[in-house]
Amino acid sequence: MSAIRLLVLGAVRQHGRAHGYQVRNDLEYWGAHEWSNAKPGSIYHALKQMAKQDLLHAHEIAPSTAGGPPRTEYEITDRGTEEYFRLLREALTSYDQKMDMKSAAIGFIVDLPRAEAVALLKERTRRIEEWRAAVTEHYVPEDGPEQLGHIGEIMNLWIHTADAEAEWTLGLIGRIEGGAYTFAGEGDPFVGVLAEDQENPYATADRHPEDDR
Amino acid sequence: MSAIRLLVLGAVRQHGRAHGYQVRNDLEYWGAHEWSNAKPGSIYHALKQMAKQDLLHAHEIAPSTAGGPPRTEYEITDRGTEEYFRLLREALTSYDQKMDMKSAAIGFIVDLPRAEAVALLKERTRRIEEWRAAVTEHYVPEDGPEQLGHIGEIMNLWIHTADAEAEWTLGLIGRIEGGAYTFAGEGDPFVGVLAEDQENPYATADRHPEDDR
DNA sequence: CCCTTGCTAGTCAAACTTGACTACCCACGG
DNA sequence: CCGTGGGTAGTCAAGTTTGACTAGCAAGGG
Repeated sequence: MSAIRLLVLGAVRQHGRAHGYQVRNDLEYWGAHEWSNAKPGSIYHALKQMAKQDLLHAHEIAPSTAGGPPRTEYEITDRGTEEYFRLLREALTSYDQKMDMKSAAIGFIVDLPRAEAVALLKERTRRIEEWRAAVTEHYVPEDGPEQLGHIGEIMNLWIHTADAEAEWTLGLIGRIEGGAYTFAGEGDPFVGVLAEDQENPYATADRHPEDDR
Repeated sequence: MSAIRLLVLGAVRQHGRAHGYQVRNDLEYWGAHEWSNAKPGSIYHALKQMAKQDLLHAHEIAPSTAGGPPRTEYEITDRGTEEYFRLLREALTSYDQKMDMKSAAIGFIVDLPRAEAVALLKERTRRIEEWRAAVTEHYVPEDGPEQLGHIGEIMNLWIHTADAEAEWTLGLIGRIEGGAYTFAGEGDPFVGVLAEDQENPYATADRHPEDDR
């Protein structure tokens, strides 16, 4: 699965109540259109789908400024909140190598209590180690790794990537245990969405780092 | 885009002529169902789509053993070969952080001449550096990185990942320049597909490393 | 001889993603 | 006062992905 549901649930949740364009705007503010599949179509689709699944509640809004397309405001339900935390915990613990999930998970990590965040990240390192062991054990033929030829470079890449990520995760655990950032229940949360009247500094940036992907 | 087209084109190309099930079997042999979206539906869809786009040529085969579903054999066209190398070169040079593309690209890298492979990988490191510079420059607010709060950890992850990959790429360049592996035009190519009568050692493996993704 | 199991080969509906497009409104220059 | 550029809010068709399902045949056990 992609990160779109997590991102949309997280955005709606932070607003309390939001219509599609607001969510879309938040995700753009977060730069999510650069590192995830957060395009208009996907966002509106996810909203409708999750409303159908009772994760969001849709309020039909009569267009106050007569005319314009029919707007719908969404509110997260209890089941939606449950699903949100389920997705967030899964994204934090599972080693799936997808940047969009990782980035979204870190963005929302402060919605969890500090102790749980640390525990989940430790579980993550455990899974990375497990995966690493499985690769080395499972994909090396009996006659030694030379038999793989250049295919061995793929495992090499996987191991290298896994090690780099384990290292980064340990660093993050250290910083969180050292008291960095503000987690759930620790006072004023980090402001992650745009206020009504606030302009989006990233909305029309002429150059973004991932343009050459 | 996903790696499915590259994988399917590469598989058909190595066979000369293949029907869907053969391609599917190769990809399973390569473990591609583990690290990419190489599921039956995707494979057959890609074959049909690329046949429609004249990248593959479809031969309708009258079912020799009367009955059974209608089989179609595919052969790569000139345009398909062009597209194959275009996709391969792009996968090797562009920094897009997707494991499936990277793994597929390395699997097929020996289809290129050695010198070109090295050149493409060097271009890749250049792009990684460029991306790294763009991230550090673009996403750090004027008041210093502390303003980002935990969001700064996302950039931290990106930078860490980019550095790890640059390092791995440099290592690979070194090994290739040092004479490792057998590239296009250097004699017997590495055998990457299953022969007709060969059994697939990975087909029914009871445990695979990515099962807990 | 029949029946289950497994392999070969592939289809299908439902969900998701993409990129382009629509429609309305407002501000502002000429 | 007119049109045009930009912001707001969202739709749509086409393409892609997923996971479950179908259907024929062969081997082998009871």
